[in-house]
Amino acid sequence: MEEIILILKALADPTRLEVFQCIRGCGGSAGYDIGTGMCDGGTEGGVAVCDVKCKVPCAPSTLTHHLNVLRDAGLIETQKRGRVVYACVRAEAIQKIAAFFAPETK
Amino acid sequence: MEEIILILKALADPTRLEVFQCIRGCGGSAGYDIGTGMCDGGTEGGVAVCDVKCKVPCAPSTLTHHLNVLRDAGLIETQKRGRVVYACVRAEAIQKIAAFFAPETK
DNA sequence: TTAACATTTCTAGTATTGTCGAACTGATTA
DNA sequence: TAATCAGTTCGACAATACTAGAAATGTTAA
Repeated sequence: MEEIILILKALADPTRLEVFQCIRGCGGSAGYDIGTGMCDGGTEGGVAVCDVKCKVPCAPSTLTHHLNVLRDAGLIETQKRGRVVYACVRAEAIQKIAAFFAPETK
Repeated sequence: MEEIILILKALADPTRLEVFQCIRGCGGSAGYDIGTGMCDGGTEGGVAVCDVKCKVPCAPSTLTHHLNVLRDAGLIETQKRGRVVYACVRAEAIQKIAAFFAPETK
């Protein structure tokens, strides 16, 4: 339950949800469109944080903060390659929160 | 998306989630047990707010506030009968948030 | 080696929010 | 009618959280 709260809190902020959707909606690092939620095909290994920053208007330090919250909630994983950090969604977290809301499960 | 944020915000508070689970977990007005999340069979028409108050330790004004937040998010409906207010979950809200997290839908 | 880039850490300010007490309204009971 | 019960409204306080600027770290390019 503690875990559910963490996930809900992490996603309950508009900016952070946008960041999450950006990471979730696009496996690659280019072509993601917030309006449609679509992207033109992703590369492997997650979304580059610098690309998220282009889509979500906020200070770098703010973005780092939001990514930390999402990571602490178990919603994303990050990986550094060179000077770029790539982020991707943790499927287990999605499954957990989906199960919480699924009418047949609960 | 605005609606999703409202729902997430409403449930992202421990006390409020407990209130929600209490209403959700028990269609009736008696026998709900927070520990197990079970109840001994519900009566029709939702859960009495006074019974929720017995299970969730907080001031009456606090409970009213939380119920308002849940109602504004579309998560519950309330109905006054006599001097007792009954609350029940809105299935549409659950479906909406469930769809948001369901891996096949999004 | 120097410069530019991506990201983080630290700090601080502002805004939001959870909580409650006191007073009040409406409904039931004695 | 008076008293009690279920909730609400209002106001205030403390805690949390979002945000960003400045400075620092590590990496790549010139």
